[in-house]
Amino acid sequence: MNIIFHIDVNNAFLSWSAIDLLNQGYKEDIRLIPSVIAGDESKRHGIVLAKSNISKQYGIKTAETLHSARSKCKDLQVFPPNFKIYKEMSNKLYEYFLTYTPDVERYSIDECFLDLSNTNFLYDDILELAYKMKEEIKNNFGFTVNIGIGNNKLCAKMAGDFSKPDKVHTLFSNEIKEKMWPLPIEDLLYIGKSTSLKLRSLNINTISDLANANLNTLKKHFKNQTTFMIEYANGIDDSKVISKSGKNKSISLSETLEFDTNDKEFLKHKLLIMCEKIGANLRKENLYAKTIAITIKTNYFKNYSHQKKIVNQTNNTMELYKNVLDIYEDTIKNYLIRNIGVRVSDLVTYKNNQISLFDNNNSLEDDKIQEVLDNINLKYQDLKIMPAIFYDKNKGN
DNA sequence: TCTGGGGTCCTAGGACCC
DNA sequence: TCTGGGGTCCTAGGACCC
Repeated sequence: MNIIFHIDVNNAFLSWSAIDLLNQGYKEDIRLIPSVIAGDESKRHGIVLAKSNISKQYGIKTAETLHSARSKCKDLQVFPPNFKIYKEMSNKLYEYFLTYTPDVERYSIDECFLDLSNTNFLYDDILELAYKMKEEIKNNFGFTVNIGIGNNKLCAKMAGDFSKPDKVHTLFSNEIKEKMWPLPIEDLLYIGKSTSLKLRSLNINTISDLANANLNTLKKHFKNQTTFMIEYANGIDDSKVISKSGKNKSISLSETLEFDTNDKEFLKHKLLIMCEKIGANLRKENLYAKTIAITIKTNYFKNYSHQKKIVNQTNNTMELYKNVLDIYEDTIKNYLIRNIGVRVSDLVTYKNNQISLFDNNNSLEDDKIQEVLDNINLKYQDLKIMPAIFYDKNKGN
């Protein structure tokens, strides 16, 4: 029988910022007041990324606008995110998990799955272990977690969400009917807004309704997804805890601009900077991209993207940028751009050095220059040195 | 001062080949 | 002179997760 733990940090960004602020001598614990972590409204990044439990009581939700959050609680205190600290905290927690089992999967910055199947614990021991870990994390790191325990990843994750914060819950196979079936359909993992609307229109309102629904009837609406949906509703999931160190399948960067624009030079400059950052990331991981895409969101909040295969996979900034320029016009058209980004995918670990007969190809030389620049930037942090073309005379960066 | 950013996976439809 | 059909690759868009 498999034993899987799902462990996630309660109000992660807010808890972590609270600890960081206390360490810096800030006198208040922002977990104990109506507070949120959110981006800068003046840059149109004003979205709630995390909230304290008191903010939650005011009805404030993650991903809502600061404007809306303030309207629910006028004493709301807002703090900026600090992703450097978050990554450090996340890494510490991950290292701690590894002291219990090598089978740890990082599901997100604040969530991991642990496979404890091979540890030969009895039921009581498993619960005891979960409580022990929960207390150790609280005492050693200063923040609380929820631990969900199940016989597979789905059940562990569902259990972790039952009630928060600072809780241990189980959802073993024999508890599914009692603990999971009564829940509204939206609570099931992978049933989002769009799917739940369709399900409710078919009079499927609880997880139990879905678990007992007729496969063939639902297939007309959900095609190949149907089997998965019904299996999940029955607590069936045989995906493995994958403890890979995690090579990404894609890497992307995007930015919501301070104003909507179709200024070509401005947008191209943004794309160039993104190619450099993504390129540096690829080079650090020893990866090469075979596909590159531009993604945009227009002033009407419509998303579009265009992609292209790169003839010779690359992680060279100017090569990436050259390919981006090839799809620039087709993507941007005459839209007013609110958000723009670059995504690379089809990542491989080897370089294809096929040099075209007709190309005046100096990419090998480029790569050497690139490596020198990367090493300097690594030493002095973040894009200190870059080709002159990166310099935006209007903005001085 | 209304609506972020980074991912994964799936599907429909077109191009192309035999 | 009616316009098959299977397979593969590729792209755009959407749904979902945190």
